Amino acid sequence: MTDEIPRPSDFIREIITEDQKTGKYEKRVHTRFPPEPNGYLHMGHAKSICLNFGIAQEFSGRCNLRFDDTNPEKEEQEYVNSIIDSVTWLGFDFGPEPFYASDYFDFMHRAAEYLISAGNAYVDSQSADEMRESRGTLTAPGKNSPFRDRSAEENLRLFREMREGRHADGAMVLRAKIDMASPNINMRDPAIYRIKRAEHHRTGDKWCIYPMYTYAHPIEDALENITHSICTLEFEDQRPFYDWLLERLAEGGLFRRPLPQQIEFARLNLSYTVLSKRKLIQLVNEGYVKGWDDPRMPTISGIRRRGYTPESIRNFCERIGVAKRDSMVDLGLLEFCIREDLNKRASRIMAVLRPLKVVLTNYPEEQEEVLDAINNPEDAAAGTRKVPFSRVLYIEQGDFREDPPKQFFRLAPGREVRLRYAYFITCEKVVRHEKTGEVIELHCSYDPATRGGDAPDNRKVKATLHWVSARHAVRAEVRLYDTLFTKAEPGEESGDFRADINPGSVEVLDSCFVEPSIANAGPGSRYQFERMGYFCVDKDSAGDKPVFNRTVTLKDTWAKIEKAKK
RNA sequence: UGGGGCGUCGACAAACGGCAAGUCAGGAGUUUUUGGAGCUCCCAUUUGGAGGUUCGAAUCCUCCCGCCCCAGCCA
Repeated sequence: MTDEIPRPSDFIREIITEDQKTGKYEKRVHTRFPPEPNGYLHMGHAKSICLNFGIAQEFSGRCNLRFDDTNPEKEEQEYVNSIIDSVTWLGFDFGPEPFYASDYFDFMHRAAEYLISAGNAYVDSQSADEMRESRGTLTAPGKNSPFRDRSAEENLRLFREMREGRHADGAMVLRAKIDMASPNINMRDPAIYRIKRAEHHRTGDKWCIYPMYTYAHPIEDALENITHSICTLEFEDQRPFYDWLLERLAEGGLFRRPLPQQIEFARLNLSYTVLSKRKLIQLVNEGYVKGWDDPRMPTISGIRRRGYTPESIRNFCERIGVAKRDSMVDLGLLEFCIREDLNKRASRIMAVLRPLKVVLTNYPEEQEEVLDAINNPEDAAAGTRKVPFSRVLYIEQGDFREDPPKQFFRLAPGREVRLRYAYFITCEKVVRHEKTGEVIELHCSYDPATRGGDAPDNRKVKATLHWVSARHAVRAEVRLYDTLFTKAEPGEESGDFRADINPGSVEVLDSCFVEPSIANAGPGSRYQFERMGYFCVDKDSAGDKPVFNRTVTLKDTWAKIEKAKK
């Protein structure tokens, strides 16, 4: 072992390491995660949370959770609560209280007045349409507003009137006075305050003017002494304004240098899903899912209900890296992360999802046995448990084939297989439904000498099946989830992501049977159903009927072989 | 066609002028009382393209091509 300092793992940590070296911020590192409370957090936010809080931890700094609540029309307390819940669940500590942009409204207002007095902002009485027209286009410069040269006194008076509610919504806005001919459209006198008579979830009706994100965000950062303000790529063009504003305010003595710096990285895209609040809210409102925490949603609350662990998500965020290149991460990587985690931690259990009745014809009618089963072969400390066995069992329908294809190793007429932790059984007879001809029951014989699953004569079988004793099993509902979309990039072809919604994204199985040992497991408990996948207890569980969500399947080589044959 | 970014394996992503890491996916084998897990091996003679500089280029220069973002009183 050497105590060599590892190379920073991404360009942002590289910048910070450099700043530490030069003492730019006196070795201080302070980041922030600034969601707008207008929706639930999703995996894209998880990436940002892990980045911001992760950096703070690594550099012995701090990270603020800050609600960017500058647009009361879209924001709600419910979202604030869910965001706090998600950040906490992910395992990050934001201190005793979160921060709110709305707590800075007074300061922002004063700063705006300062800007006006310094000749750096003016009240524009043009309509929104007029402003759009005079802004110019991507290739043509904009034109100055006829109101651009109002005196500071008049601007101050008008701005006060705006605040006092003497003007209608939209009648005028406060604009930064920069350069209407700038090649960067964001520098063409951006609006920084608008009139909006809306009840704010925290400030109520105190204000009828609200700051724009562009203006508010740099101030929030500076007020909180943020050193590195990390955001996504689409804000890159905004950086000149971020710096312009803070410089002007520093000149006026409202802030001290060094000022925070904005750094942009590429947002997360995940295949077979959508990560945009607009689309997610649409899925909820239009009823494509059953709420923000529907286990098919890529929201943190959804994925949590699905059975993912915070550790697996943090690990995922570490593996995907941070860069500036637009990318599409393979859903398979997320699945790998949760399998990897649950493989080490989840107790194994036997559960039959699609039951096929098996009668052991040579097993005494009234006999019962209790067999020992290993809870987790990856973790000896997890111990063992008792599993009841009897004459009538259920096995998985998919584990029997009357006419087994080439590589099918499981049960078939005349074939012997092992029942996990129990006995070798041989299929003697197939019972069919008299009308449909469907296989409804199997008559098998068991070999008493193979108790526990080993044959004294060293006889081998090619398959081991999971099973459940009919008499002892607990009936359960199991919800099998698949991707919400059928295309890796929903909407890529049609332009409407809803066109690619997967009609089979959930399958509810209501006559499943699970081992009695987990009948009373509490919501959130995670298990591996042997050979089937990882499952967790859903909050919909009722006392007499547990409900399980399938978190993810196990890797399934046989399924792959079958799929390849088609 | 203004401005700002970005192009390295199927997907992520290192490499900071010295001879293309790692991970997921995929493939082969081994092992196995989960067709799980584990273990072993394979998987970019080449970095969007073309020139140039250099003993040496993914890294520097020039030109070209492609993709993303910006014309909200959203964030």
